[in-house]
Amino acid sequence: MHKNTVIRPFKAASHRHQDCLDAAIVMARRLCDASGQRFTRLRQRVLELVWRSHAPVKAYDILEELRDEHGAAAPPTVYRVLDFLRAQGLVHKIESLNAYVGCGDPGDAHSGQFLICRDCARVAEMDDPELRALLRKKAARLDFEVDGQIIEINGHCHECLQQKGENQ
Amino acid sequence: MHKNTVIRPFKAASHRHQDCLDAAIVMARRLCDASGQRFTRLRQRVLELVWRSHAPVKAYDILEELRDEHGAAAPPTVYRVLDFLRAQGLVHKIESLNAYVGCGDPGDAHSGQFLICRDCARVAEMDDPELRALLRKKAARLDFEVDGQIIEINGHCHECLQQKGENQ
DNA sequence: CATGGAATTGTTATATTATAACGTTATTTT
DNA sequence: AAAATAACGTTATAATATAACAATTCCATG
Repeated sequence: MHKNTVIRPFKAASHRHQDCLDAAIVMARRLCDASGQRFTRLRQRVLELVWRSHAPVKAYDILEELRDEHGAAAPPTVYRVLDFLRAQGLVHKIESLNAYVGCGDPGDAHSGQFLICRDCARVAEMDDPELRALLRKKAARLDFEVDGQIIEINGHCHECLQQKGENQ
Repeated sequence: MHKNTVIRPFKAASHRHQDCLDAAIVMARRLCDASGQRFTRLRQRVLELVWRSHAPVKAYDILEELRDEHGAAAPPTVYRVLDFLRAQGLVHKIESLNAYVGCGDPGDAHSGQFLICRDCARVAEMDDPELRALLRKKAARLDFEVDGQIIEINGHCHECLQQKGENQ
């Protein structure tokens, strides 16, 4: 029996993404209410844009969208909201891509472990206690006290591997 | 008995850094010779600048140095050389800092695991097979095939922790 | 040692990512 | 309703990185 450590799985290409989006918004509203933060229209809209797909989204892509629908929007508009969402644990930054993904399990603060498909760009998120423990242990050998981790794994997701198999 | 997985330890503040630098250059020259690459004066100079300390170095800091001593130098000068050095495994990029560190064990291609001290900014590098294996295993649960990892651990190094202790 | 091809470096311009600083508007509290 | 605070708008600029092409250097070979 092990705890499921998958926070955000790879979804089938055909899944009903609207459900992902709705869930993210509902959860975000609930969390903000609970912590006395304001989940404004702008913040909601940016979160929706981050959740537009399961691939990381760039700040300037969000900006462009906002401009189309909203007129007034400049880089600080986007970065401020992204900072807010990250502080609430609703969004993570993928450092190696300078891009942002929605968190699959906000509420519990964490900095997860990301699997990034080189083919379809989609991202899955884990938060694995064993991994964290092992890291901590290895770091301790160097007398290093861990207080944060950035783990971004590149590779190929199941769906893309299958497709490649078929194309032979 | 386990293999030592520490590729680049935290050195005492007082170590003879010239030795680190010399070793890095000798090793780099040897590797380039072996693989038929040219270890030009520019490349050597950039590598020396990356190894100026055990903290990550920014591309534009390197650029500034080059300009001081050399006149002609523009961003592509630096980025091209950094790309070359990274391709040879002589330098790693710390993605979360947009900065570069010398590799403690070039020769064996790898993308290590970095410990980054929040206080002194110094970086240690490990390349731990257990960690890699565990990551691979966890990723496999999601049918994900790993082919690269970025692991950057933030925290506090021994020396800085000690200093803080003393200041109480 | 001349020369042609390849690798390296120079040069100019520009793209991409992110923040500073300050003013305005909206929201909450009193 | 006034004051305090939080959110957002606006302008400017900083920081990081690449594209595209020209000039130079290096090296193998004739």
